[in-house]
This record gives sequence, structure tokens and C-alpha cells, in this order.
Amino acid sequence: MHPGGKQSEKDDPGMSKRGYHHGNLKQALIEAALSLIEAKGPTGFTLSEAAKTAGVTPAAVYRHYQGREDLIAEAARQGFEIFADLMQFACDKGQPSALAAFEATGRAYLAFARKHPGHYIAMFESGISVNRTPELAMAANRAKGVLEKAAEDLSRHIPPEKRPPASMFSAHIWAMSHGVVELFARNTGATSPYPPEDLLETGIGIYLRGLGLVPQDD
Amino acid sequence: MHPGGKQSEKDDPGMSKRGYHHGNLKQALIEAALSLIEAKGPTGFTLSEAAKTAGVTPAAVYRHYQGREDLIAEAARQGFEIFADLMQFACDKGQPSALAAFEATGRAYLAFARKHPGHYIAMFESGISVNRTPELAMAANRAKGVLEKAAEDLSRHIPPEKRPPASMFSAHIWAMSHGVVELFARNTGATSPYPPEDLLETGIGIYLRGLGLVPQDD
DNA sequence: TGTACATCAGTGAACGCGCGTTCACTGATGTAC
DNA sequence: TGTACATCAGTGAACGCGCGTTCACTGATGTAC
Repeated sequence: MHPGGKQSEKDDPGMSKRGYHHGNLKQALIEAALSLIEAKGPTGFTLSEAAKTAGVTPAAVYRHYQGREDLIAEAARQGFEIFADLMQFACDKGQPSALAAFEATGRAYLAFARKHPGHYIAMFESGISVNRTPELAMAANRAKGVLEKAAEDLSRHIPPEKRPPASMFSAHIWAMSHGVVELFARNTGATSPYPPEDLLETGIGIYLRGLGLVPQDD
Repeated sequence: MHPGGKQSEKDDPGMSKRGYHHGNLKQALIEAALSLIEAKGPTGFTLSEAAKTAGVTPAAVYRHYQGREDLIAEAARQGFEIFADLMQFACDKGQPSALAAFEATGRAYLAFARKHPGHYIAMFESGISVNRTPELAMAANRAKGVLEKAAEDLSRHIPPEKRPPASMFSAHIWAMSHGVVELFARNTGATSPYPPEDLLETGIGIYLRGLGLVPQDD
């Protein structure tokens, strides 16, 4: 309520502009970058425009980031953190059934891509390497770990002799999920008559049946 | 052998420069674009540099294309033609076994992505819509049709009541193939301990088993 | 509480650059007679 | 076969633009006393 109160400024990072000093420019730039990426793809994003969107001179960006790529990398890192959290949460929620946990994780994947397209693009389509910084690599590995853990739990229900390694198992699922997102959950023109969610759900279902994890339940 | 012979000029499109006139600039520009895209991704490609690579002034490009996007679109179109041909060929070769044909088609997919990375990127990662021109849309549809045809042939071996529609079936396979290419067959840093070929082959194998199309053959 | 001063986080002007695109032009090619 | 001419496919200079980046600067903030 107090227009210049300290409280509201802390609660509203990146929004309150108190004259000369921005208050939370670092995060505001990330958010500007994300909406630009959502709107125009990783190509359409420029440092200058991100600065302008955040209401600031391009030069100000260099107080917080080393340059354009560094900004995208930080956006990707935050994306991986959110991504890992979401999948972890979904996985926990499906417990104690390993199958329910796994399927919830798959759904969480697509939900993330839908809800955070800017992050998703920064993570997987911006062309920046996951090994660019240790922080980024760590965040990416955590996400990968969640998926692998879910796969491992589930694969305990497969007889050992016909059980693929968990890392292969999870790579398959990741690949199919990513493929569905890229091919059918974007406006590239390549449409399918089915909603991406259904496509992914049925695809994973058939795959799991192939592993003997799901009975003939159609 | 004759340095200026007509024969050799026709055989070597885009290479022979006979002074003022290039001879086959239109195709030479496509090839320049492809190698630039391979080297630096769709972002790193500029019209000017493509012209320079082809040994020509940027302005000359406008004799053959409307602009940068138009050039990429033509590269993508040619990619879809090659892609469809390769998959068609693989599919035919696997006949009369529908299963062998289908698996050969899957392998052809990955082989194409490996052998023609520039085309693949132009087709799926450049951000241009498949509906940009009727020619591009037609080429893309032909490719899609080959995959769907292979899926349809194969799905005849599934009892009708548990048979998914062929378009869904082929979308699943396409998604997994594309996901493997994007996540594991590129140098994005996200590596898996398995070669992409194996990853895709086992993935498709498990999926097909889930459809009851492949016996327990491990 | 008030003042002096260090530090922080912005400004805005300037830079060189390469881009896409246009334009009038010109050398090479092909064709009609 | 030779010549005149139309057309084609390039040149190269010029343009305005927005980009990333640097720099000296300055207003705002925080702190010591």
C-alpha cells in the first residue's frame, strides 16, 4: 500500500522501479529474456532488447552478466532447477507405486514444456552447451538424475535378465518426450491429429508394455 | 580434362566458375548454406556469408531467392526430398517382411540425420514452417507418408482391437527418433553411454514388443 | 540524528561491425536474321 | 558465318539498422563516526 515501502519492494522483485536503481535487475533480465524467447525463439532474443524490455540501458546488463550467452545460460540453469523440482515432486506424489510415480514424471515433463516454453527453449534449443558452466551442468545432472531414479525404481519390477540398464530406459523415455514436444507441441506446422499429451501417454504406455511392466490394459 | 569444356561444367554444378557468370549459382548457394548450417547452426547462417562462400556478391543471391528465409526453405525442401527417398528405399529393401521394412526405415532415419546434418537442421531446427510454401509442404508430406505407410503395413499384423491408428503409431516412432537425434546425436553436452543407433534400435524394439509385433527375442 | 564518504548500479554517448537490401550498372550469353 | 541486339546474371557502392561492447560519468544507497 505504501508506494515506496520497503516491504513491497522486496516482495515484488524486478517490478518496482525506484528511480535510478532498479532493485532486482538481475532477475528482471532473465524474465525479459524468457518472454522474448517465448515470443520469437532463441534467435529472436537480443541482449539489447532484453535490456529495453527490463526498462534499462543495454550497458546495464554488464553489471550482472558477462554477455548475451551468459544470460541465456542462467535462464537455462533456472529452467533445469524448476524442471528437476517439478519432476521430483511428481515422482514423490506417485509413490509408493513405482509405475504411478514413473507415469506422473512423464506427464510432468510435458507439463513443464507447456508451462515454461522459454525455459525449455533455453535449455534444449538455444544451442548453449550444458557444460558451459559448472552450475549449469550440475542443474542439468540433477534433472537427469530424477528421471533415472524413477526409471531405476520402476525397472526393479522387471526380471533382471530382460531388464535394460536404467540409463538406457530413461534415455528412451526422455527421447520420446522431447520428440513429442519438438515435433507436435510447437507451431512448426507438423501437426498430428492427436494432442501431444495423449501421444506421449500412449507412447510411453506401449513402451512400458514392451518391457512387461504394464499388463494388457486396453 | 579440357579445363573449359562444356561437359565438365555440366557435371560439376556450382564448382566451375567461368568468369562473370557462375553457371549454377542457385544450387551452389544451397550447398554453401548447408555447410554453414552444419558448422554453426541455423543461427550462424547469414545470407551474406553464404554468398561469400559461393564466391559471389550478396546482391547476387536476389537473382535466385527472395531472401535469407527463402534460401533456407529451399534447403529444407531438398532435405525432405532426400529424406523421403532414403526412407522409401530402405522400406522397399525390407520387403516383403513388414517388420524388416519398418526397422530399416527407422535406421534410415538416423542415417539421414547423421549424413545430412545441414538438411536435418534446416528441416527441423531452423524455425521455418513447413507450410511456408506449397512445395515445401508437399515434400514434407511425402516424407510423412512414407513413414505412415510403413507403419500401416506393419500394424496389419496387430489384432485390430489392440491396434493403434497408424498415424499415432508412426508419430510415436518419429518422436522417439527425433528425440534421440536431438538429445544424443548432437554435441549439446547431454551424452548417454550408448551410441544413438543402439539407443534408437533398442527403443523401437521395446516399443514394437509392446504392440505384440516382436516376440521375446532377447 | 547528522554529516562525510565509499561503493554500488545505473546512464548515455560512442565505437566498429556485419547484416539485409536497393540500385544503376555492365559483362557474358543466346538468338534472330 | 557474322553481326546486332535483347536478355540474363552478375558487380560494387551505398543505405540505414540494430547489434554487442566500452567508457567516463553520476545519481542513489549504505555505512562509519
